[in-house]
Amino acid sequence: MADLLEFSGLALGDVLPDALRAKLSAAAQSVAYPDGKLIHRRGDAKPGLSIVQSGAVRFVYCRPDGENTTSSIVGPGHCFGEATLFANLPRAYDAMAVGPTVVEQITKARIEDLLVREPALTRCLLEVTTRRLYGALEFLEDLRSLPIQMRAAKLILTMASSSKAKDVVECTQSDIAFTLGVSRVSAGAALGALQDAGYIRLGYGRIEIADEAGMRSWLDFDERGNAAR
Amino acid sequence: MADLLEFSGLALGDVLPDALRAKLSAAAQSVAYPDGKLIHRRGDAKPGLSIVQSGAVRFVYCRPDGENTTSSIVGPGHCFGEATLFANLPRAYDAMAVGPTVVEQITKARIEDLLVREPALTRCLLEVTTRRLYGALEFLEDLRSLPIQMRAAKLILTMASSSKAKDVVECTQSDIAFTLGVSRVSAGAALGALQDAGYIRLGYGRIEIADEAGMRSWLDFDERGNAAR
DNA sequence: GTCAGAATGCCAAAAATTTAGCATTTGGAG
DNA sequence: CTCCAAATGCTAAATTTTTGGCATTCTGAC
Repeated sequence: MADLLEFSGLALGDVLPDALRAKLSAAAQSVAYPDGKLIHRRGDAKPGLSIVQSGAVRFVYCRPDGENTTSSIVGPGHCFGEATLFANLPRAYDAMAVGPTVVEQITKARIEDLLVREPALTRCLLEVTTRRLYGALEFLEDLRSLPIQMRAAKLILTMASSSKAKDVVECTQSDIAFTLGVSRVSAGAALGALQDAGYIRLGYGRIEIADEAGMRSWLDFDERGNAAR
Repeated sequence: MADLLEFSGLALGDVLPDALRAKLSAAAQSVAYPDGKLIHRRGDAKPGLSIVQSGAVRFVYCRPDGENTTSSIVGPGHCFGEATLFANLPRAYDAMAVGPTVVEQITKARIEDLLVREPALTRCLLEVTTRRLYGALEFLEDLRSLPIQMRAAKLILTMASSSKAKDVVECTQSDIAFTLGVSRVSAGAALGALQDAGYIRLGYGRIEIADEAGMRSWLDFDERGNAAR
């Protein structure tokens, strides 16, 4: 449930002009995947750009210890696979459908052709990628310098902003724990503290944001170094 | 000394055709900075693209606890400031010169003009940014799932590959500690273990790689889950 | 060559985190 | 409605990590 790639909030579909979007769709082949179906596997070399049309795609990372952990989930409008095109890298994650999902697949040949004929498309991809990069860098910075509780708060706010219901996050405490890089016990403790402070309400597989403004100002305040612990 | 932005290894200067490189230079204004001179401050909004011509640029992050820590250092050929252009973000870090440094500065107006006239430039920027993004994501994954010792090993290899002398890394253990997000004591212990294993030799402000092949195979072996602890 | 600042090495107590369980609650499947 | 798997809440011991300090070593400047 961790939105590593969605940190930016902005999807390719959001920055793409309608005309371009249409041309991309024309060059694409829509593929439907049932819930849980594997879209590609880590290490696959086949290049291409994919855009989520409906449903969602989960990126899974196989940890050394054998556990499968969700690294990211992206929804409609988001693209993936740029690294296979622009960095010549193999797929970094296993990708699988979350719920019935339709993905527009564009072959390398077609996308390269489009990129030449439509310079604006390259620009759109650059904007999305730049946002993702800076979102990831900021997350990295947080991961290394903020206490767990604050990281948890930031993560919840980020996840909430990129979900439908803006004040509810659908995820388990285990997901939070992994995204934060800590154990479930630690994550639970941090979330409990946030709940005690009145910022959130914990449910079963869900977290409600009870006082977004309060949580944000607490984060701002403490990040400036006051009462930093 | 942590090469967050240099993880890719590839600089803009490396992917840019000579002709384009020349046009960029023509549009740029070279600015010389003495050692330690501030180039821009976190939060600055003035947009523009910068390319390091000689010397190096250090990006500094002010931690909540007041400490200044180096987030990244980039050398000749590397660009920065894309986020101000393509994501409308303010500067994320303080930037300062490391040694006598010359930076080519290109205003937003000029770069936008160039981007329109030279579509290949956008593509080059996209390639560099994509590599950086996937480098950052991989680092993020490592940060959350690998034990300190392995993270340290990976970091040293990465840093070595993007420095002149391929088997020596010039950095303090404190730098390693921050990049890894741990205390100096923990970093020191991890480095000591790597040294005991014969993979590296610790010096004063420098780390020599004594057995790169051995370290790499140890990493590969353990990352596959064998003897993962 | 000397000196001062920086970096490293080391130590022990304190604090934080993980591990490994187990009991309880929840929500969905059948 | 019942049952089951999953998620949560909790605990205590074990481990890791940090903190704060201090001594030593190294390097570059003078």
